[in-house]
Amino acid sequence: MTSIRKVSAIAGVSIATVSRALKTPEQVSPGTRQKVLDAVKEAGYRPNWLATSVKTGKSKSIVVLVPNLLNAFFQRIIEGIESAAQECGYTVLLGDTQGRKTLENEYASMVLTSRADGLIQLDHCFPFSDNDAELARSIPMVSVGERIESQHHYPFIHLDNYSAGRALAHHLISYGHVRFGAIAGQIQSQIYRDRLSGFKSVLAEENIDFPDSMLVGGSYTIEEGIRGVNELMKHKKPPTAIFCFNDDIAIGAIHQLRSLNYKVPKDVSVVGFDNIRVSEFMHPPLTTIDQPAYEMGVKAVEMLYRMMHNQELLRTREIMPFTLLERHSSGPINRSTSQ
Amino acid sequence: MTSIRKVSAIAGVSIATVSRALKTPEQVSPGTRQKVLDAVKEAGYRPNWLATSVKTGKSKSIVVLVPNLLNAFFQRIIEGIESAAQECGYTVLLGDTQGRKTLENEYASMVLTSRADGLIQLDHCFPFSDNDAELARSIPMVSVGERIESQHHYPFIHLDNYSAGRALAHHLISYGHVRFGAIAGQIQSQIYRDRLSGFKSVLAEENIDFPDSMLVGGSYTIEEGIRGVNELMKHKKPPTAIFCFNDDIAIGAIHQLRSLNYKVPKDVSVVGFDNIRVSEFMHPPLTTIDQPAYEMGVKAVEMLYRMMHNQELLRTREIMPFTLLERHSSGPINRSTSQ
DNA sequence: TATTAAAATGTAACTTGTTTCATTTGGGTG
DNA sequence: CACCCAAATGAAACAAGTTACATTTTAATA
Repeated sequence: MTSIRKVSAIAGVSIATVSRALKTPEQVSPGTRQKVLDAVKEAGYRPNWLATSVKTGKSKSIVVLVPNLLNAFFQRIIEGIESAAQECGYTVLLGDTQGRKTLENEYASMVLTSRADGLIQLDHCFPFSDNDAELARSIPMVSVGERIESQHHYPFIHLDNYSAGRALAHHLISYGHVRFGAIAGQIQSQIYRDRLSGFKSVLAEENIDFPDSMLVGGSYTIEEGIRGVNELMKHKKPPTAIFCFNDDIAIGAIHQLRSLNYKVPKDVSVVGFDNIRVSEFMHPPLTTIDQPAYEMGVKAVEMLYRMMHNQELLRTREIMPFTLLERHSSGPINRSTSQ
Repeated sequence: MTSIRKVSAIAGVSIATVSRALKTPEQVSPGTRQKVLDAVKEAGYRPNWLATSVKTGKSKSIVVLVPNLLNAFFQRIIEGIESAAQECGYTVLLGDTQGRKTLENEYASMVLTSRADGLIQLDHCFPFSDNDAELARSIPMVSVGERIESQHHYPFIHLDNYSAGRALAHHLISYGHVRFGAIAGQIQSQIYRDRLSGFKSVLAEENIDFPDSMLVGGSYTIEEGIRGVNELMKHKKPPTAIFCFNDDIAIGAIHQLRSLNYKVPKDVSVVGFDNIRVSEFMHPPLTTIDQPAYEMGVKAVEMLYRMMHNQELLRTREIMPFTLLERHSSGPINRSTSQ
């Protein structure tokens, strides 16, 4: 690797002048500037990014913790993050944690070792190891989708999950459904509580019973959708409408309903959440909640930027709007088969 | 940020000893080691990763250029890369290029500025800008899926796309099909040429005509599948079997065939490529080629590792095996409707 | 107890750029 | 031509580690 000293030797100037010619060209006379530029080209010089960062103390990078890169919803958020980060001169380091605590700890600690200046968490847990917890106190961090559990002072951006749950319930009730099932994703998260309580609140208002046995699930995967349907449809009076906590679950659910010879939506209505890319192209196309994932990513970077530059945050919590997309996986109850 | 000097002050030893106590503890007496460890804890010290890297001249990172993070096939490769990289102590920097040249240049140049020690390219183009091309000559780089165009000295890992194309053709011919269509992804890539010529070679052997008008496409997207079907089914004698160059295209194709009131596979058989996650859960489940994407990622890291450590490569080209998964989007020709 | 090799530790140089402070150069004015 | 301020440049300190080399300490042997 050619260094700045080599360039300075070729150009016949000091290393300080080379540095200035590249970083603050207006501080250098046109003649020297040209000499330096020529020398740079001749030497094939590229400044060592590490050296610059170690001197300035800023890595100009942010690390993003993603529980699962396969999740199409997260991908949209990431796109938003990357585009916004680039806008303000930051590089994004993607940490695919695969839900593993050790991996998460490791990526998070990048922010403690000057490898990154800030952190965006897409999961709901506090990403630092117990060892690092103390140090991490004052780190710039924002979370998207979920609120950092037991560390409520970190700013976060999320959907109005409660209202979305209500919207889905209203949608299904308007089709005449009265027997509901739900397949949840990760339990013990704010998202879970909000979506569920929103959904339940409407049922309660309408005096519709929703026994605990009709709530199953545990992870945001296709497999969970399959398992969930198997469980729900075992009941003597199975649900005629199923609320899946994300589109992956819904895809699995619809697949399994078909395997069990139920027609969707004729026999069972299914609704999802997130509006991932394929939802629209499934058969039937999925009724779901569209989240402004991209915008959420952008917002996250904006907030993080302010934190990294010690600027005051306007607010520590950002609630984003959603849209209910009524497609064809939900429909009117089939009075003949729903006894 | 607390530095190593602070720790050395607390522990009452030199900074060299602190460094040794942490990096090569066997070189330090147990007593001092403990003193240092205590001081580290007291100071809340984490070594500055940038400083370490700048001194050792190694970032222990590799950058991966992904044309499109949304592509489920790439994701599998990335998983393999990340797992293998972690194994040998490297961090993965994901660069989502979104097919944009400037972004690609920027991420690629990380390897020229000591931000990364090596590069894995998932696209087929030479990722450096013209300016950097010279410097990039001897950079550790391997490509997965595609061969770096016009720079054939870089090692690469790919599928036997030619044979896979043949396998799909045989599969469809065995069902009695004789009128074929194909919806390609990115033209002008080795993958395109290999899959197509493999497919065509079988048709030629069987004296089946495959006019140019039956080959459409241009990108690996759902939308391309939709467009492609619209185009192909316009013909007086439309195909009864369509070879989609990846699963996304196939998803779009099936969706659009259904919109045009064709039954899959009764009226038209559709085959895909890649075996992404949802393929299995589509309706009908997709007949496709399974690529060992994860293993390809692992292999890529292995090769890159050798290059980064100046070890001889066993071979500069790695061909991976595939599996034809016969599911339900392909089936026997329907003699009554295929006139 | 003296000798000596091995182990432990410290000093200072080194990695590469940036930046402060001092010095030199340049051009305009009196 | 001397003077002065500003612009341009250089020397050296700095960021935060690692490491070669020198020095001190320890422990074992004679």
